[in-house]
Amino acid sequence: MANIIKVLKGTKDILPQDIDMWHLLEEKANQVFSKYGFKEIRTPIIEVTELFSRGVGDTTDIVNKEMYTFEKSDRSITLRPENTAGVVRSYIENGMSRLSSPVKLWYKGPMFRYERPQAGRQRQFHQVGVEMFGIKDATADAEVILMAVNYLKSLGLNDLEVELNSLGCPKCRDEFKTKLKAVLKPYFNELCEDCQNRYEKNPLRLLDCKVEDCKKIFEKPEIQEVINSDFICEDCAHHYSELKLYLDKMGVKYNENKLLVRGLDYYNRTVFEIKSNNLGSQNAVCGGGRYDGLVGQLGGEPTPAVGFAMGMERLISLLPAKEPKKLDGYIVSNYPVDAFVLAEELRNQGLNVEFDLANKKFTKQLEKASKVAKYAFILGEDEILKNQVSIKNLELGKQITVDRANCTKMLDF
RNA sequence: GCGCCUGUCGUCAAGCGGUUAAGACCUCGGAUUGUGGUUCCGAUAUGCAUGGGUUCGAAUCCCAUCAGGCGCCCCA
Repeated sequence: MANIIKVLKGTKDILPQDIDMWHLLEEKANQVFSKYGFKEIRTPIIEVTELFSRGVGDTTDIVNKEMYTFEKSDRSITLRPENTAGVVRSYIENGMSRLSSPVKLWYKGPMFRYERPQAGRQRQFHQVGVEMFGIKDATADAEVILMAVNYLKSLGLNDLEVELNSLGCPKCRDEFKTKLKAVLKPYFNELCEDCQNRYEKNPLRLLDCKVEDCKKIFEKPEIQEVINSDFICEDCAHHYSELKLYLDKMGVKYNENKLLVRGLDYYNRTVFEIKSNNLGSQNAVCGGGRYDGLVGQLGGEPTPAVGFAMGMERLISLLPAKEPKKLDGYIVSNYPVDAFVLAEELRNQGLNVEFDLANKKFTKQLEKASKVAKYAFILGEDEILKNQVSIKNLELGKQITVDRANCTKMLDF
């Protein structure tokens, strides 16, 4: 055992016993998102590095220190750390702005971020997400949030908390940043190291610092006043109140959280997050918002857009484990040829069926059947002679013998 | 990148300086020669992540390395 090769740190096999959960998430995504007119898109896992440095933002941690980047024939290539940039790239490159708007897309797949793994965080992880292009109205934000909530509900996740905030547009946000920096300036030396960095790099992110001393500083009245002030401009405020109106009408409950800041640079106006208390410290299952500037920034016609992404591993960890599916039938017989033929007959009729490829003893076969299947199809000398098969319901212990021709019709006893 | 914790069979584990290194589950074989999931037997770690020490003696103590987990940062 000394030299076996192991999975890379922060990556995991999705094993057969867990695959049903993944199928469920994917099927529900398709079902729910389709109801709202979203279509699936699959973009490559590798992209040109510049897509992310330009799209996600140079100052973000994702781009700064978490990307898997390598050189190949004079190109810098990166494993996607998220999929919004890729979808936007595809939207522009394939001329989707000429389609009648909105363009509604959803995706699922692996993402890669070089971080220290911990609960709810891996280096390769999976996201389902959606992007909607072409609508600046708050209806789009509302539809996307409603859809996220409904997707979670379809999985049985009813009691998650939606947090909502508006970051304003670049103009009012800059004003806010300036104000915030001004009030914080006297306390600069008391802030933690990280906050001192954020002060320059991205003051908005100061707001979700978890260090107690910093929190205390933020509680000072003059700072609270700035944080709680409605800094956003009239248009942004209008957009935000429209959104809340729609959400109220649609019965989506949310908490306003002025401290909510998404880490990616491209967001403006609406940002939201959906959290669970049962996840450890990485408690967000969904994060999203509006990014009206991104399409333009990546070279397309300026196009408003909203979207979200959910962490599939995190979702699965919230869901109750599923019993693995049983086979419909297992054939118990010491006549391998007949067993083989019967198995294939049953498969052709749509059942999932196995038989004992090693022709073990009768009792062993039956024991196996009881573990893996709902019904045992018993095929002994008597049955073969009479062209019959005995079917045993392995949960109830009942058994009947029927003609082979119509044995699948008898499966509801 | 930084902090804390952990590393004994496929899995869950007992063991806390002297044991033939428990036990359970899973798997496999046998008892019951066509009726199981109950029962009964039996098989499965010369080895306790790896490498060094300390000791008469180490899975048990120390150091290093590696791996895993959790937390910070950040995020889904």
